[in-house]
Amino acid sequence: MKIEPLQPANPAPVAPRLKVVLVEDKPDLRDSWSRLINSFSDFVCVGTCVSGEEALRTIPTLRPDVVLMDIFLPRMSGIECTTRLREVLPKLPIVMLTGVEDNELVFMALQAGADGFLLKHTKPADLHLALLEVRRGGAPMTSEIARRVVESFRRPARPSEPGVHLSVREEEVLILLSKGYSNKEIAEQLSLSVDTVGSHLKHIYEKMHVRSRAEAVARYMAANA
Amino acid sequence: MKIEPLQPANPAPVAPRLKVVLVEDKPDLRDSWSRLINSFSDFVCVGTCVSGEEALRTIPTLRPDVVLMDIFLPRMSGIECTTRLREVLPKLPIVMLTGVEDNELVFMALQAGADGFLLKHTKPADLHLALLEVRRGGAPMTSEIARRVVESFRRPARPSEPGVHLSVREEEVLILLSKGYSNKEIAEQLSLSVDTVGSHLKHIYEKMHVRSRAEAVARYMAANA
DNA sequence: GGGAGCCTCACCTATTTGGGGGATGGGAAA
DNA sequence: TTTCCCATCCCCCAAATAGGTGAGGCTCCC
Repeated sequence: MKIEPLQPANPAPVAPRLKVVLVEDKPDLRDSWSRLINSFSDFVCVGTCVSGEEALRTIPTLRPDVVLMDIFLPRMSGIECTTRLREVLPKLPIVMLTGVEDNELVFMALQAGADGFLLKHTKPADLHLALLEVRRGGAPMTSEIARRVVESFRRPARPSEPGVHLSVREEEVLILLSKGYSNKEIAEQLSLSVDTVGSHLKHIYEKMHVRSRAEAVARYMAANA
Repeated sequence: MKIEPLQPANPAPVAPRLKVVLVEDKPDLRDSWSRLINSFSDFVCVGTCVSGEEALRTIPTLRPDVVLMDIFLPRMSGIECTTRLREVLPKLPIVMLTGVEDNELVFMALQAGADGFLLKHTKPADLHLALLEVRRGGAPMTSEIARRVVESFRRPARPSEPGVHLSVREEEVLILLSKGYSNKEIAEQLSLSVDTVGSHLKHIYEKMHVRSRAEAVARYMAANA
């Protein structure tokens, strides 16, 4: 592993360059990407790792602002490495580098804690855009991946309990209720008056045959796990 | 959630303008947005709806390529309308228009089938970018929302929170609590005074960092699913 | 156009809850 | 021994909640 020297105290007006660490086992890719990153005036590659093991050792001490992680690494995969890094650095943005947009791998990486995806044949300008997107707190990825991620939230219509037919509004209230919100907080979330929330709750209780919010939450969580 | 380059220019023979339908109850917003859309050379606003009900009637016949949907509509919310539209037109891209980035609403909209989000005070250029992103099969949204969506995929990875060590008695109370019992009922079940139950609850809340029984139940049910 | 169902809001009251003090004893740990 | 935690119980009080009644407005359906 090679640590690039930090640039010696840039003149005042320059914003500090964001520190990037690259985890990539192939030497040629490692070199070309780190060079590319250093060519950006607002980012600097402060280190490269050839393996997941090395990444776990060095990244916590390097404290980078972003990690670029190859999804395929020998022995410990980039996904496994991401999982372990997450345990130590929950807030560290990790962007996966992938050759192809494999559906399974993408979602495994997301579960592991990845914040974005970059194709390996990404053009320099797009790499820069992705890094900027990360800096803004975003999640850089291709359109296709983004759409698939969003679609994975689709609720295929849920029959749940056949007996209780709650109206849409009532269900919204129930969802917020089951997150532990008070009537006042629910009212704020839905832009309603507290009395209206109370009114919905009365109907919910009646339909669910319960007598308290805790009971409603218990039933809802049990049926809808 | 966008990173790929914008395609430079349309090929010579003008591509057909993509049809957009706008669902928005406020007349002034409706007018200005539809005018804005029509000002783009590659998009055309083929219809506007003042309500979710109208949207459900007209959109299936208009067959637009994109729908811009106000998330807050009178009577039928944009979320509800999205749910119903999805049943009829599963592939139709629906972009929600929202005033603020309300966490709850965003996720409810995603579950309902939304493909993206636009803030109402979006600049014309950004609206155009969003429409282009939709056309490319992407999911336009702000960086913050994208990150939150991605983070929601995180696997808890921890079996239960080790931080909360409840005593045996406290756990018993919590179990009964999560069945929806009131303090009085819990006291009867455990042959205690109501005050003792209340005392246990205070400690439980403190240890779990919650402020209500509903919140405690929600947490307990979520952790022990 | 009438009725059913929702959504919204209001006002009322009784009860429950949340949270703040305590006190007492017992057992475990230091 | 002293100190801690646990379990039990008590009082108090502000806030939240449960439940009732009612009412206006809006859709949808017949």
